[in-house]
Amino acid sequence: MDTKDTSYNPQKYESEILKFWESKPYFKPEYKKGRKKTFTITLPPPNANANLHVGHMTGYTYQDIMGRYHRMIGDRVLLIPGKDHASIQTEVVFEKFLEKQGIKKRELGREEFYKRCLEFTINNANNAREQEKSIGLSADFSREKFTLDTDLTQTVYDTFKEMYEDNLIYRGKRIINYCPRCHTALADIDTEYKEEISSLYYIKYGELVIATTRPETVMADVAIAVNPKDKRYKHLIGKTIEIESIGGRKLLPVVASTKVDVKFGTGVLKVTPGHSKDDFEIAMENNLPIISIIDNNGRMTYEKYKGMKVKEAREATVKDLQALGLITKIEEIVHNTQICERCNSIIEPLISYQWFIKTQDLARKAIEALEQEKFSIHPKRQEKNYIRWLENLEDWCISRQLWWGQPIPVYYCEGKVTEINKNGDITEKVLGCGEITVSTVKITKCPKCGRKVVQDTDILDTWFSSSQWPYSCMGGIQSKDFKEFYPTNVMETGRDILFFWVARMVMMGIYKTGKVPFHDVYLHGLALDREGKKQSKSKGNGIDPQEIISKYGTDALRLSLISGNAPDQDFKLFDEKVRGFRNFINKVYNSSRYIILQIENLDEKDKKYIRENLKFTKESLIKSKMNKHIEDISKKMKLFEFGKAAFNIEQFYHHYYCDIYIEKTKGISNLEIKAELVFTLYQNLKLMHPFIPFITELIYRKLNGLNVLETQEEVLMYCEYPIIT
RNA sequence: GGGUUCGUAGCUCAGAUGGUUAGAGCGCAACAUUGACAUUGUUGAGGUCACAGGUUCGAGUCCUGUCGGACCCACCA
Repeated sequence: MDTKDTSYNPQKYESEILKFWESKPYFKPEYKKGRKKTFTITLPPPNANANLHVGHMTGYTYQDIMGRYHRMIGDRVLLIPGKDHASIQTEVVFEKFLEKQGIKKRELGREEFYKRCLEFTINNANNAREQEKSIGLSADFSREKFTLDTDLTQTVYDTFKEMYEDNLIYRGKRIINYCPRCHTALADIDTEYKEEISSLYYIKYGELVIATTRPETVMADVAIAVNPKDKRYKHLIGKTIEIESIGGRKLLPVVASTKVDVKFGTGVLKVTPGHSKDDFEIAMENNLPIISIIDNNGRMTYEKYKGMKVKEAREATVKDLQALGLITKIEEIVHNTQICERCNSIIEPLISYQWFIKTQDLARKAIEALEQEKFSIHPKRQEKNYIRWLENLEDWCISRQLWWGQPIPVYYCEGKVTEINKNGDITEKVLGCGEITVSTVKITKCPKCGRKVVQDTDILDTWFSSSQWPYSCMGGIQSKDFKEFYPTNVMETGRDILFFWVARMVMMGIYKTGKVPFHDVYLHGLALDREGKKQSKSKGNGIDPQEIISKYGTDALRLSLISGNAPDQDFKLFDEKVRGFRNFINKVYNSSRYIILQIENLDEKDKKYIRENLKFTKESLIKSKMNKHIEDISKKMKLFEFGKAAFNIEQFYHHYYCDIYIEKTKGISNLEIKAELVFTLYQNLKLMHPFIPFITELIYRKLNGLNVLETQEEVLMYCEYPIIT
């Protein structure tokens, strides 16, 4: 720090301070010997497919605030960073990246695609790491993990095998959400709904009329369903009706189901279990057959429409139905179409063989854990959402027909084949002796008959790996770190991934370790733009954190992301706001500079006096206010009220410490008051350090260099947190 | 359909457990400042606390309803 500079220039100091922090293992829990209590956060690993955005920086700032605070109160702090391969997300991003160069994924082939995608992610991971460091994140980068690291995959495979042996993982033929563009099955949570105007066709079914938006699936109907309370059709329940349609005459049973909405269309539903989720369930309840007429490419398999895309087939069938005189009305309706969360393609519900996790028991335990207060969620109101989601959870489909990720550790004796015959029946046969082997290490021969085996071509849902992050990132449950640092203290993450991630980590953590992986969950809100809109790449309203850092400095950005914000509450981020905080940082610099100028030229004797008299004066103008402030901030730190703490810190420092206290001391010029100025500045620096580490570190080092502090610590984050005196 | 959340000065937001003239920052106006800081200080203008009822001696704060914005979950044949 150069006291000749009349204003603070973050550019001048930040990178040097970062280097200084990295010059010694300050961020490692081993740095301080003799500390007992651990404080651990396994940091949410960002997807290694793009630069970090403001959302990541928000999380890192909260995590770093906690980390620095806990070092100051004497804990052994470990923040474990990582990078996520993010299976489907990265695969889609990388596919687009390739397409820009005119390369198609399928032409490249699986192996080459994987190889290039790995390079791509490693590259992105390196960038992301530098960005994490730039925000001042005090994580132990020597422990950084990538979710495709060998030992991490090993943990994931061990869990898979264990769950398979416990009958919690099974291979099942079920209806799943299929994305015809990504060519993969998706879990419910991987899909979204989009409002769309579509045609509702009224079609004669014998004596009845049904309404459907999907006339192309009439050939796959196996029944007619009505609501049991609907008087209009009650008499038909249990009977069979004869219809004439595409494909000729057909007999369809009429079944009752409460899923049928009396008010929709005619109140009569065609049951197509091969291509509709609800219908599939109706079919299960009523023991109906299942017919499939659309394949994995979203193309028809039914005789005369074979090879057509769904949309074309819709037009063709409507024409044919009209020719038969069966369409009585066409209506425009607004309805929500299920789309792929990643590529926005329309989801096709299809029957196929996939791997599932039985979630009922896991979910129940995850609910109990919260009810028994084994952990808590901040803010508390999110606990209700967590419970409701788990209560309604269906089995979790964990297989994906993708290339980028962890292959499923399952081997089929001499391979397997899936067939759809002309009746639309899907069958799957394992060849050879029929043995299916789950193995955590690669095998080539069937353990039962010695024939060669073929590994499942699917990969695991990325969240199956992510949900195990709290222990997998430590090197698994046998590792030294696991024994020392698990369960962790806090899981700090965006409010939007409570279900995707947090709930699943609780389930998997309890299953694998018998413990909830963390004590507290802190959910931060999303950064919105000035108009209150969510930032997104497609809208182009994203704010680049690196730009803010170079314009206003990291401390100003950190305060902008935290100050005044409540958990789970979205907040607006815009230029003037950051500028205001930049001004505050400058205020911190200049007020400190003022105090330093008072003492800089003192002789050794006077400096010694200050060093030995770091306390309030007898008639202190600030003692009670300062003590009250320390108490207030300490309390808020413990209660996870970081936004309020940051706000109060700024208010107090600026409008009391500077505007009132320092001004009042200007008339006094004895050594006693100089000692108090240094003392109270030091206290304030410590309170502020978790939030604005750079400027506080800079001033701390200057004071320390002047030999007016009694500390031996090289860095502020190991100085003892202020207490009331 | 179920749920959550927000609506306080032009803008961004504070306003535990209901209690005197409703606060801060930015912006605006005026003034000041050669002695830490114009990335500053002081002062000022600016608010029917969305609306309507209710509980209370007393409501921005609690209850009910209405309007408006955001979000989540479920359904959408």
